[in-house]
Amino acid sequence: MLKRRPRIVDVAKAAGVSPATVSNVLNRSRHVDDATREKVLGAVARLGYTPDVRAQRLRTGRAATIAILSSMPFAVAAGPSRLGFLMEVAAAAATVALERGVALVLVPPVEADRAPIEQLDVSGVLVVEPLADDPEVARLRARGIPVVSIGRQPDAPGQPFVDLQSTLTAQLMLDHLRECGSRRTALVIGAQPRNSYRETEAVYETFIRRHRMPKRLLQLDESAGMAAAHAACLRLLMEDPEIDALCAPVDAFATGALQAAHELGRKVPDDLRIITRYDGLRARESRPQLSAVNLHLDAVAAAAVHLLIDVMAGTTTDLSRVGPAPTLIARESSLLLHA
Amino acid sequence: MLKRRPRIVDVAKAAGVSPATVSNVLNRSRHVDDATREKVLGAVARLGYTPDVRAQRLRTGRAATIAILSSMPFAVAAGPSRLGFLMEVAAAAATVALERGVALVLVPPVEADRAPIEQLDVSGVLVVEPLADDPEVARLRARGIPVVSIGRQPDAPGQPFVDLQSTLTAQLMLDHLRECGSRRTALVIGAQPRNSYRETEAVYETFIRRHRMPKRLLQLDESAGMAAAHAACLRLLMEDPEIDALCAPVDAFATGALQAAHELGRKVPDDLRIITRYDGLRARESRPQLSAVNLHLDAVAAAAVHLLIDVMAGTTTDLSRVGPAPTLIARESSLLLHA
DNA sequence: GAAACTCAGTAAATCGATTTAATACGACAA
DNA sequence: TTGTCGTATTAAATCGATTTACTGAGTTTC
Repeated sequence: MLKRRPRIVDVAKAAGVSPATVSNVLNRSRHVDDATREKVLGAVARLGYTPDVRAQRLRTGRAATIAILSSMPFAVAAGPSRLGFLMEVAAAAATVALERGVALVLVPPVEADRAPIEQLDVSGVLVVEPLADDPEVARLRARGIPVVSIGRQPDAPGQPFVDLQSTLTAQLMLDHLRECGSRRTALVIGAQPRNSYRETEAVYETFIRRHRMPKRLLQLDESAGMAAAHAACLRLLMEDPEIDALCAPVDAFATGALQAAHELGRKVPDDLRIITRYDGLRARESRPQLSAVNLHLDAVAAAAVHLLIDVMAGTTTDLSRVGPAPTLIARESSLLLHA
Repeated sequence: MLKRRPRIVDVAKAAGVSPATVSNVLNRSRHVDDATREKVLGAVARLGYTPDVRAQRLRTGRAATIAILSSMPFAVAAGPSRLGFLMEVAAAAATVALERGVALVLVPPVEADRAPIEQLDVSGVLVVEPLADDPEVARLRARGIPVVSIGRQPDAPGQPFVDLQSTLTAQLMLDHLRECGSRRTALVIGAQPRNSYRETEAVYETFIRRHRMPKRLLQLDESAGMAAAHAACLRLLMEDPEIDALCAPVDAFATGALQAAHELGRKVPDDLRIITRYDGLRARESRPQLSAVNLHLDAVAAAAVHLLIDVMAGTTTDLSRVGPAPTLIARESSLLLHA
């Protein structure tokens, strides 16, 4: 009853032509006489033929599959219920990818020494905020697999990326804190070589210079997550009680800071304003809710997928794209007190 | 400089053996003399050979790829607005899958007439809470592709699934409401033929019989979401003001109910207790926060992946698995008033 | 000492498509 | 008539692995 699915030769036989002709009809690669085309298409429909993807891939070398890779340590990327930045990007990317006839595979971070991506049959990879020296990315590039990063990779000129607009984002956060009354703003970022940290730090430098603030900068290990931020912020706030605002782009750091503030009896936002970047579960669930930035990740993800597919096809020369400008989401943690 | 990646024949040549032997060494498919094995492994390491996945797949017919299928766009399931069930499952599934050497691809629905999954090279599919008559699932099964559902598919006996334990979950929710003082509990579920609704309704029936409550059941169209629940609950609560608790497993329905309660001036939890099932962003973000159930989705997802891989390999006879029992998460929306 | 059996290894077939190189057939020009 | 060019089609090579069937060489059995 359930006979094996038809192969291209079966279609060819049924249509009275050669396999090559069938292939030509299906791929529009050569001109085929209208009459023959009809015969072929008829046979295809009749037999319910669909080409074997595996054979196509071996022959053409194309995979019609891209991967999204997370380089972040689990504690940060995966968060309380494992959702977040990465999954949000992945979700949007999956949809756009499929619309363009490409499947998206999810590659979560793994402990393994050997990159699992070697086992994967992908012809392009999306990476979220890669480190300057990300070995995974290096390996992929060495293998000739196109990589598009969401957020520029530091020290990797000429590599395609979608701009996360961290300079603008930093500006937005710092200016907002100042508008909310902050006169001494501290910055809490990660120590890893990520582009967003660099841009943010640069903006912070000019910000404090212009407003004649002392530099209060914490660079923490991402992988230590919330706990590290908690400890470091406790110390910082005790050392310098004049600090009246914290800009902590990493949401895990922001919640750590929030906890420190609570323990020191400093009211948020009255005594201390806090703002973070990614508007995820953490930002919304904390009490008070954290002000954040809408990065328009769906649009960013879409742009990244399009860029990657274009790069794979070699049909583009512009190697960077930009999504919509980030916008501020003001919440309780940084409310304007005297309106 | 950048020479093509080595093929199996290159390794064979370098090791002074035949391609078949190299294959045997790499796949442990036949016994190979220790000395030769060493030679081969040496050559493999020296050349940095990794087998071409595409060729392997064509030859073996296996894909080492599974898909998670969503009947709603991932962008809707995710997004900052409602990071959800599906993405949580996807994230956990991806991790487990990768540990077992299998890639997970995200497959959102598309408008196209041709199912995109046809284009995909997957050897198994995960589906979350499928409807009784899900056409996509039917098509996959017809093509002989193993499908494992998370939550049993109604009217599909003999099909592999991981139990979501909806009966237990319903029990948990209803009993909790009663313990919190409810004497007239209403149930709000979806109208679609989903197993969890059926089980929940059954539990509700015996629950009201035992406690001699009147039946207050709302069956709403899922796709109308929060708005539908809002409207329906307004009406229900006005018709019967004695109702003092709502069990609304679908989180969108629960927030709709919450809104209705607010508008009617009914204090939650004092006048009205509300509980929902999935502990996602919605439950945590609403004011007051919603009591919910921890479904242990990470464990459930892991079980599903393992089951699917086992079914694909034909190495299992038990077609259903169970994760850890669901546990209650009591929050403000159903606090015990008189402790 | 021949038949039967292992054991390690290899030549060649195979998976199912795409693509290159070749062919057959007209039309047209010289 | 012959040669050239163009068009529609096809035979055969190709992608890179796995697997089947076979070959010798060495052992065991009667």
